[in-house]
Amino acid sequence: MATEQPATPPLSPAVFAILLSLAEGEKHGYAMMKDAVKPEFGGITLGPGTLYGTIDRMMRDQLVEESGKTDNERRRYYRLTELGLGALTAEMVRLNAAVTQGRKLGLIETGGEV
Amino acid sequence: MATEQPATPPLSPAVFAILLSLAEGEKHGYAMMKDAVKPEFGGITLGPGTLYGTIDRMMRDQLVEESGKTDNERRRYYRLTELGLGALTAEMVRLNAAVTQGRKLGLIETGGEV
DNA sequence: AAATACTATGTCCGTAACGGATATAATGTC
DNA sequence: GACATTATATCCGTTACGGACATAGTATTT
Repeated sequence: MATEQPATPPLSPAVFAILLSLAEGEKHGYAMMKDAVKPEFGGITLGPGTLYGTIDRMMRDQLVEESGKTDNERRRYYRLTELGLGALTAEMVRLNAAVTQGRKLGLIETGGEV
Repeated sequence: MATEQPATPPLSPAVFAILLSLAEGEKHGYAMMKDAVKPEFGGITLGPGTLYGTIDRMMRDQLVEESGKTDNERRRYYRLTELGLGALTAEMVRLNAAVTQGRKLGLIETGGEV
């Protein structure tokens, strides 16, 4: 038994990038947009349509929630929910298995990480 | 020239699973379907609609090609193209960066891979 | 102080992917 | 001979994606 399939379908790149960005702490949309292009967050371009549309869906799915922080009038801060953190963790485990397989097949360097 | 940035946007889970499955060698659709549910290939469910629709798109995009192997009348074998291998490798590098970040944030175990 | 760039969020909407349902047929099994 | 499995294929509704556009406040530049 153990490792039961978490019934969580794979996350889209946009959802994944946002979750990973928020794993560092609460952020506002624009900050996530800036994060997303960095390689460590997936290196993807998050246009406003994708960003805010995805945030709405993630709010609906309870992956993120507004933190209520009122740093700046124009910023809306978001944070991970427990569900969101769980989804991110599950996805990380999933991706790690695939990356390990990639390493095994010689697609990427062995032993340069950690 | 050599490894130019392939401007390849992130791959969908289905495309990724198929490429990774084919990285082991030529396979037919049904075999990929079986592979995909295994954790090392991403652990996703590939229904026939997704599978064959995705293969068509990948053929169109020159990520895979038919190998012509006539093992069994009913099977159609596919293999990676150079473009497909490149896309898979780029995606692996991309995902590895994200997984490394996940490790850094304590989302997954440190040092259990390789 | 006017102009410009950047920050920050938001909506619109066409294109494309996803994926379950269904169909077909051959082979293997009981 | 009936049923499950292998293997491929198409249909089609739902959803996500993502560029373009809109709005407005702030910061910078000249």
